[in-house]
Amino acid sequence: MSEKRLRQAIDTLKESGVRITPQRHAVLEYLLNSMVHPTADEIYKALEGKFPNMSVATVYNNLRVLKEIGLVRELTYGDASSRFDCNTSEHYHAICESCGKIVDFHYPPLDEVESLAEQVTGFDVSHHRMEVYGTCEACQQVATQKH
Amino acid sequence: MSEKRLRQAIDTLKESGVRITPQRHAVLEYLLNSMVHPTADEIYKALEGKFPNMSVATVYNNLRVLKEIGLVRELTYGDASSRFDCNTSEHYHAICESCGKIVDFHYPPLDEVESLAEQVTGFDVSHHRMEVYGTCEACQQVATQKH
DNA sequence: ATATTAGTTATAATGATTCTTAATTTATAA
DNA sequence: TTATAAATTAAGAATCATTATAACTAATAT
Repeated sequence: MSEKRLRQAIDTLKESGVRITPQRHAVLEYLLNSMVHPTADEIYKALEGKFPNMSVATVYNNLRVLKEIGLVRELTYGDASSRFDCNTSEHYHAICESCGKIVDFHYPPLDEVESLAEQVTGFDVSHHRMEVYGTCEACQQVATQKH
Repeated sequence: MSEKRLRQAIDTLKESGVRITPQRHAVLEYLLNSMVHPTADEIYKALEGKFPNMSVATVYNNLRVLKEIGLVRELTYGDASSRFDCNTSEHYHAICESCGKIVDFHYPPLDEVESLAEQVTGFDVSHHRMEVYGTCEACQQVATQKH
């Protein structure tokens, strides 16, 4: 299933002239198979078994490389670590303000917002980010139980 | 001009039972008069002259209080410090990927995105955030000069 | 007046991320 | 092949924004 996406991603790496080291391959594969937009530390801990000598810096290095090529996007939040998203298809996020969980959802891309912003601000716009904040179902139930 | 906004904000503070200390007043006033969404450190430095003994923690404390009351919103970004936004009217941001500048722009509130997200994800949605990334006019010119 | 609470200050602690250096691996050229 | 250069990694130190702690001060309430 995700084999195809992995092959495509590796092709992109090759085209960009970036070496495919075992660590880099592992980070990429983990991200592609993860549904939860993991943090750098989560990736690090997940790969510890396979690469006992790998350092956190390597995870960050590779995330930066993958970001530069456009295979990965970084999502930043107020108090917590960045999360990394390998889903290249256009999508938006719903973020639980209680537990931090991120859920993808799809919506017709808001291209007209980008063009309006270009007109109004004079920016040369490359992309946009749209996130909806609230309480996920699980946390809603916890809140109800408290009463 | 912004006198009215300041008075309204102070009323909100009073209603919330929060004391209006000189430091808190100064942070609020500075934010209201700023157009650039300053960082905590920028606020701290700007108020150093008036309050030589003020500590950074006080700035953070007050920003947290103002956030809790809903007078201020925190904007977070990947590599940089959070920025604080006192503009309570619904608006979106254009962010320059080169110099970090943030420019406000207006667009009809995307309420339908929130309701779609509620349906699809089961979240209880409270608000959304929408940002457009690109290169501001000034940085576009710098880029052209390089050639 | 006195007790209680909130706010401030100063500084230490935390925690995510980046930097530095040396070692190691991989690619390229002779 | 072998030599050389370039990229990557590992380890740990350094940085920097933010938060926590403890002592002190000011405001408020009884």
